[in-house]
Amino acid sequence: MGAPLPRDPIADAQRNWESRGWADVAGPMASITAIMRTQQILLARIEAVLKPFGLTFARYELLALLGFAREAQLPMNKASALLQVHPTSVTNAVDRLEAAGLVERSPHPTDGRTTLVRLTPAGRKLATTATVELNAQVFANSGFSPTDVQQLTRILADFRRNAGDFT
Amino acid sequence: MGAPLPRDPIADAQRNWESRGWADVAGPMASITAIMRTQQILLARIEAVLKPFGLTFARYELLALLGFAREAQLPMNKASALLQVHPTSVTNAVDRLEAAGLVERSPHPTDGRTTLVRLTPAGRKLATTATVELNAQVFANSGFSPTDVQQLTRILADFRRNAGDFT
DNA sequence: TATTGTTATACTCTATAACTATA
DNA sequence: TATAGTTATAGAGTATAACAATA
Repeated sequence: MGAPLPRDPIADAQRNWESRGWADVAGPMASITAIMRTQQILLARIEAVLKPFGLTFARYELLALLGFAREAQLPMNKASALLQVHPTSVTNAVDRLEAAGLVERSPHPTDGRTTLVRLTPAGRKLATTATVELNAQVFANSGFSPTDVQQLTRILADFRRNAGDFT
Repeated sequence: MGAPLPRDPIADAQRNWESRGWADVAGPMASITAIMRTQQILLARIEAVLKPFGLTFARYELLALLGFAREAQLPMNKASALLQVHPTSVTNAVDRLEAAGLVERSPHPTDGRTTLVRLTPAGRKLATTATVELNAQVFANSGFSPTDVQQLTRILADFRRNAGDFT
């Protein structure tokens, strides 16, 4: 989205915070801002890979989740909980994926309230193909060293646990 | 958005990747997925703080950027470059902030093509107030230890530099 | 010709509230 | 009463393309 800047804008922001008397929170501010920007870069890379398959990241995540579920199916609310997204987001994603022939809805055999989502054969195939591409084009050259990966995983797992994502 | 899960869904995904023969990229996949989720959690916290002020994160970032600029003003394309967002996003943000009386557009004195954006007194005041709130409610208890902050800052700066954000 | 900015358009994801059906 | 899911509605950010004005 343009040429590289001559200076790191986030490091500049950190210095600005310090000069305003907010030195005590300048470090966390910079870390958090950097996470926001990093997510933006990574999401753009991921969506570029998925676009030829007609998938967004949210829809890919649902396909991938189903690909690892028993019988390739899950109740809607389970998918919502595991993907940490709002139920309406799952409804929306399933609507699109179903229209594309990648998943199917079916009634739960014993609980009439719940709807099951299941991969179709086409959905299973696409999930694998898209994952192989993401592995090759994004994850294999992530921009993080093996040490970085270890540290990130530990730091972010602590954060997510502390935020109430899991116990 | 629900009770904590009994297990870390990202650690589970990593194990699934390993069991599928993708062990070589399972680590980076997990790190990247964790970044996406962490961003989501942090953005929700930030927007909750900003909502009473009628600000979104994107609009707050523009106000904060202007607050540190000389004369509290910048050309539109400078703001776009520094915030790393699309020009249309800046146009949109400035439209809303201008309607709220927080910024003003003015013509550039020597280059007739460029538009300057400048904080109004109300905008400057709100930028400070909102920052103080973010500092107190989000950054002061970020969920990252001082060591985490140092490591994150280093890892993510390397990543962003490598991604072409700055030199 | 290249750059700056706006407009129009379209497509995401997200969230709230209201509603139906079932447990 | 509580839960599961859908629908309607609204709002957010993002991107592309076309365009006007200026350098």
